[in-house]
Amino acid sequence: MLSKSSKYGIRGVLYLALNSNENRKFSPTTIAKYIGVPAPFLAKTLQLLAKNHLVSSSKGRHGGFYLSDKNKQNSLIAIVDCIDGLDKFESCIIGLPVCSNENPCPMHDRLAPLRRAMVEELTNKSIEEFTNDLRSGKTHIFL
Amino acid sequence: MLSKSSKYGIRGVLYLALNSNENRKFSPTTIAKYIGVPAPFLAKTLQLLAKNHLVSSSKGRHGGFYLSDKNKQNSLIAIVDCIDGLDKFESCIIGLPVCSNENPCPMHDRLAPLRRAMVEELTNKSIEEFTNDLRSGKTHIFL
DNA sequence: AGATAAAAAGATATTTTTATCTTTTTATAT
DNA sequence: ATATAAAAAGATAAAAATATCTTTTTATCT
Repeated sequence: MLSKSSKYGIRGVLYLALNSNENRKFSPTTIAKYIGVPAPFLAKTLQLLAKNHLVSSSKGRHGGFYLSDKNKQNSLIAIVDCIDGLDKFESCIIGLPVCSNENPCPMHDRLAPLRRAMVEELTNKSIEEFTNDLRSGKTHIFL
Repeated sequence: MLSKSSKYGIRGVLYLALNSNENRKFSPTTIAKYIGVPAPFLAKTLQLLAKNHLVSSSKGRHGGFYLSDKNKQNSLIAIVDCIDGLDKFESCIIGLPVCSNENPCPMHDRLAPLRRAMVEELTNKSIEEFTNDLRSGKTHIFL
């Protein structure tokens, strides 16, 4: 449904949302250890997110990845969009080049609204907001 | 969201549901031409579906693929399950090994119901029923 | 200034998915 | 019986996703 890259990315971002700030940064190796994903692959993904200003990073000694307050206001859909793109949620479920409300495939009317709803759920809540449930122990991101 | 194999498979099955019966069979090449997918890849997929009794086939002269009346009573979820499996609809959206109503990831409560609904939409309607809308021109599966 | 520790960038390897091609088996028409 | 036309099975190839390793750049501490 999501690529591994997106899954790892989201988990990494949520980890940073919980634990990092401008003066508490983390290396991919450390993050990877906590969330249980391959470190160099996570590093690549974080680099991509950093290039697109969805996570922050600084080089050199005492550098690392972190989420600025501004980063924390983004939605998770921005992460998915950056890594996978949103095509899988928006293009025809059976791959027809033409599939719309006017000219639907057999599943369009039933599935398109559900996929739109999924995107909305990932859009309408900021990363910050997701951390509230994590802090209160209502949800988790660990193994 | 679905693999190409599943997309091609569903399109092929719907083509057969519309056009085939025990004495009107089709070669993968013919089907592929109509629905615009790579023929040898579609052939592999139809073979897999045939092995699992989701489509019918007969070898030899005047052989080919077709849908028996019984095949037409199946749901599309059976096709997806056979080709991709249902893991992508059932396992944690961010890949956590533990993610359930009791111990949910941050997105679980919002996304799991939508994914369940998607599976239901593909479960509650037979292939046959999907062809009605196709015949009446309400929906389409062509390019 | 030099040493160090970190991200960034680049190169390589592996696995999975997608795609194609070839050979074998099988049913049927002649 | 033989030729033929089809699926089935197997082998191979190409592309994409996943994973790892190496080198370069950069900031900061001493």
